[in-house]
Amino acid sequence: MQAYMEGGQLSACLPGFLVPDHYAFPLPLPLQLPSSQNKLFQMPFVVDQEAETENHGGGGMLSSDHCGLYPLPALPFGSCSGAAGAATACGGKPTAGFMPSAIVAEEVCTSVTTKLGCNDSNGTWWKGSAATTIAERGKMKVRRKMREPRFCFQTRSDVDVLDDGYKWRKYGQKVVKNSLHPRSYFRCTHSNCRVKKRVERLSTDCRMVMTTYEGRHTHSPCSDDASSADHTDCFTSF
DNA sequence: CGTTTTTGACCTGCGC
DNA sequence: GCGCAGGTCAAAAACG
Repeated sequence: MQAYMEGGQLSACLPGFLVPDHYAFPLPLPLQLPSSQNKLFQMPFVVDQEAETENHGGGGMLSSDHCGLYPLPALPFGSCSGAAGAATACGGKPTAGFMPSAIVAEEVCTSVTTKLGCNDSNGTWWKGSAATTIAERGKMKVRRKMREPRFCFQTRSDVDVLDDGYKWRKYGQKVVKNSLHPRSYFRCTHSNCRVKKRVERLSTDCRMVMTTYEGRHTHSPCSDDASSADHTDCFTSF
């Protein structure tokens, strides 16, 4: 297992893998498993950027056979006293066949950057602007090096896009080198939420779906359950 | 008709 | 500087 500690921050954000029973945290919705499965995960693996790319590309270090279960790590999400509520908000409806089998915490402590025009009250920051100047793009170039907190995990699923309670809009698809399957790019449709996710199937095992989240949600999950609105303040992570 | 998906083009970072 | 690969944009198509 290879440690990924860009900036040497990882340990600070992942203090340990053992989680007390009373420990509550805003588990990413896809990871909120029903009942007894709720806190069982495959050993988290951490990779560096290149390794991650390799992994995505099918030369990965992960094996679907590596399915040992370990206590859930302290995930790098903001503390949330309403984690249980968040679990409720997701509707307790994990995608059929969904079983998280690996999890990656990656660059969890980088500062959140503000992309040009992304924070306006008009909403559609992701649409970009025809008025964006060359100079502005230059700034973006600089800022692009500052990445969002990222978090990825593998699941064995028949469907590519897992229902994690949030509403996503697909904005791109790309064939990745050394991968048999295209990578899809999604953005959270919430007006001021900048979270993105990438989804792709592993070429080594087409049943395995690698999902990478980037950024943190600034809102509660989209849910038919009206009560989810009550969690707006507490659910600030995936 | 509004929203979402598709998809080719374009931009950026990086290695050589 | 050049080429490659990943990521994003945006117009058109598809969908509900």
